[in-house]
Amino acid sequence: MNVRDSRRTILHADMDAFFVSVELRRRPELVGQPVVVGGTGARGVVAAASYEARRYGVRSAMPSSVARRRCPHAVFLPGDHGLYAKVSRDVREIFDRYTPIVEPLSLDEAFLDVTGAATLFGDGAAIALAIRDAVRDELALGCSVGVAPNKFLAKLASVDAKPVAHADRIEPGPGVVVVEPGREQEFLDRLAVQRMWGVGPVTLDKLHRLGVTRVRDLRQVDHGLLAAAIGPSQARHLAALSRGHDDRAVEPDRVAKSIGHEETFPTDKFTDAELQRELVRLADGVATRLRQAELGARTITLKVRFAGFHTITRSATSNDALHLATDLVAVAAPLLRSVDATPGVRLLGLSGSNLGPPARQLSFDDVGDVKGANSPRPADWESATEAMDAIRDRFGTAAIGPASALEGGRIRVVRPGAQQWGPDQGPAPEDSSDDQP
DNA sequence: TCTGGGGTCCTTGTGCGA
DNA sequence: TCTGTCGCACAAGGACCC
Repeated sequence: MNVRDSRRTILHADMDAFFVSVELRRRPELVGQPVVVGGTGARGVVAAASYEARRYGVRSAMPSSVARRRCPHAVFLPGDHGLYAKVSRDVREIFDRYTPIVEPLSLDEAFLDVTGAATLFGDGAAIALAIRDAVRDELALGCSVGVAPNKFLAKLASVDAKPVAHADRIEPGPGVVVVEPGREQEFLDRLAVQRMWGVGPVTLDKLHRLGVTRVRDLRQVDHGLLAAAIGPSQARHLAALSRGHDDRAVEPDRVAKSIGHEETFPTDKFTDAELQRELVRLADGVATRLRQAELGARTITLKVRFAGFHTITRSATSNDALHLATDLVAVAAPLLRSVDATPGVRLLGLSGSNLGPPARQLSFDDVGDVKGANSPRPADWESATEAMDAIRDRFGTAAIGPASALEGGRIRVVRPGAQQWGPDQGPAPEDSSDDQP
């Protein structure tokens, strides 16, 4: 333990089966039943499962088709990202009562640094209990909290605080687990090494080859051997964590380093024309978000996943920070043309990184190979885009979009989270109807 | 069983200028 | 003039997280 760690009190608050619990608030008749939230199509995945569904081996990130086989009597719900985001803000409002130093990790979990809150609200355990009670009483949701001297240990503790689904019963969790300063090693040593943040299937396999199965083994393994197996950087990182050392601060104002969209198609696409049309849609969505964040992206990365799941990325860097869909397409279209789509493409993604203040639009010459001779000049695109943003502000995302995103008389636009857990079963009517006037 | 979407971070290889 | 090398930026891929 280092001195800095022992002086801090960090909470990791993690909502229990968050998406399912939010759904149960409006569908109370489903309480106590196996409920699964996630993608409903053939290529969907599970976003969250109730503890009753977990008894049958249903887990998040599992293909929905597998979940249906394991628990055919479960109620499958499509998921409502907008609602979860709203409830997440309500949860955040409760966190903010106890400390201004809150770092959200996702919609359903956050780190809180409550080191300076002790005189007002009591020690870490007292604040954890107060938060848990407030979330339950005010929002009718379950929340588990880990309390420790650093982020790594707090996160591990919150897992121990959660309920556990066994095949024959659901074991309630303690709700709050505290790792007292000075007892970090005792807490860590008993844990399986895959519980550590940063140890996934690949790293786990490498560690197993070294005979490392528990955190205690990791602490004792020869550092040279560890570095040879998993690389010097990761070896240093894991060795420090295995001793309970983690100096990372809770960062309330983390800024995004990239903004992107990707979409798995209900069926594979084989033609350049189809893919170019999808690219325009994605670029429209990414550019809209960049403008909302008042950012531009210098590096544009195209991601292509083929039918066999092999995935490639292709990127290009511009001198300017781009924020117009036409400019993103101008950079990405040549990248896409260099890809052979004949094996079939199941996913297309586009993201912008190297973010900074938005710069001028590309010059006419910059994008000359993409736009036709009769294309509008860049200044016209800028004003057309401003008009489009204004229309969307007033009438909704799907009120207007690129002409090439028209399909069957409806505009198909990209909306963050709208297809978070895989493509829908069939055509999605809400794409064009739910937020148009 | 057949694998989403949003990200971050790291490693490796390469090209280029000093 | 040629060659080696160092640092840097960039490109691509991989692993991981929720």
